Amino acid sequence: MAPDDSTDVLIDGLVRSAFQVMGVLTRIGAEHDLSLTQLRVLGILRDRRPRMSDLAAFLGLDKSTLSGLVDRAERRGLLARGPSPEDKRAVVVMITDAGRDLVQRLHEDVRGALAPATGRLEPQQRRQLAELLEPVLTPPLVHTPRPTAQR
Amino acid sequence: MAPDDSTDVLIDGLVRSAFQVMGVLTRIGAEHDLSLTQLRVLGILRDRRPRMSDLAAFLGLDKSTLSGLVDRAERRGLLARGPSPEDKRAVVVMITDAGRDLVQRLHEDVRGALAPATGRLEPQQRRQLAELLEPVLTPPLVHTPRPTAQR
DNA sequence: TATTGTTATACTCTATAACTATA
DNA sequence: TATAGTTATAGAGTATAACAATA
Repeated sequence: MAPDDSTDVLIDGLVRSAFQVMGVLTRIGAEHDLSLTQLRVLGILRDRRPRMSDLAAFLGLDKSTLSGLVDRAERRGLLARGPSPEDKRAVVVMITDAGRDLVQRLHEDVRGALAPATGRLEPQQRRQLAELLEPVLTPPLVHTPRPTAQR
Repeated sequence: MAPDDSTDVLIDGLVRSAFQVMGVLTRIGAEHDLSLTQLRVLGILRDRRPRMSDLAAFLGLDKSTLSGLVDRAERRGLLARGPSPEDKRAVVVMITDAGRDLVQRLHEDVRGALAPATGRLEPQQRRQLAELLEPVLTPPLVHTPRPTAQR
């Protein structure tokens, strides 16, 4: 694999951009006493109601890790556990109204924090950048979160 | 601030891309028993020999946190502490040969792991994507690591 | 007095192993 | 027997507070 320059430059940019975005997310999360993982959990739960094990697989975490994460968030009233109709062993996780409010505020904060950066591009360039990112993003590299188990 | 669509779409792409890249970095780090932060420390030390407090500021971490991070990495022989010539209170951190070897291997792994994603673009598109990212990346949003204190 | 770095302490995140209940 | 979830335990990452040494 001949290391071509365009790839190296792009990877460097993607990595730096990742650290930058993660820095923003970490800071904004911290301002609301939320870790990056908690942030992510709330974001995922915005439009899903997964079982513990599915959520763990989606996040690439062990189930025991998720127990603790959900415990703490539930104690703060941000999400709730409930029974699964079709499997008595399973527990589903859902966001609460308070959690939804918080995640909405967080989203606005992130938007505001990144605006100075994205604002350095013209609207047309923003669209183009988003378009160029699309192929890089599909399909996911790390986790393959199929709702239905199928291994 | 009228929420224009191009910004929202771009931010969504940047955040997703960040999680994807971080997932790759986390996985590859874990394969070598390195956390994301350790990975970052080694990367920074590749071409710098900062003092503890400067490195902490650069990473956005407390000095006490860095003490532990450096302890563990030093115990593994990846980096070393040394005295600062001009300030007897200060401690400088430097990467070792072993650390340099490891970071080199990690870099190749990251390149390999992201290749399938970046390979979905033509070389010309890769260059364009990297170019569009550049303004977004400059200057840093989160930390403003001035070598000399100036608050 | 202020700054640099370490240590003590506490909490979160994380995984592994052992366990209970259900499939 | 296998899977879903919890608990116990241990280690890493993180910050705050208190401290010693130096500026």
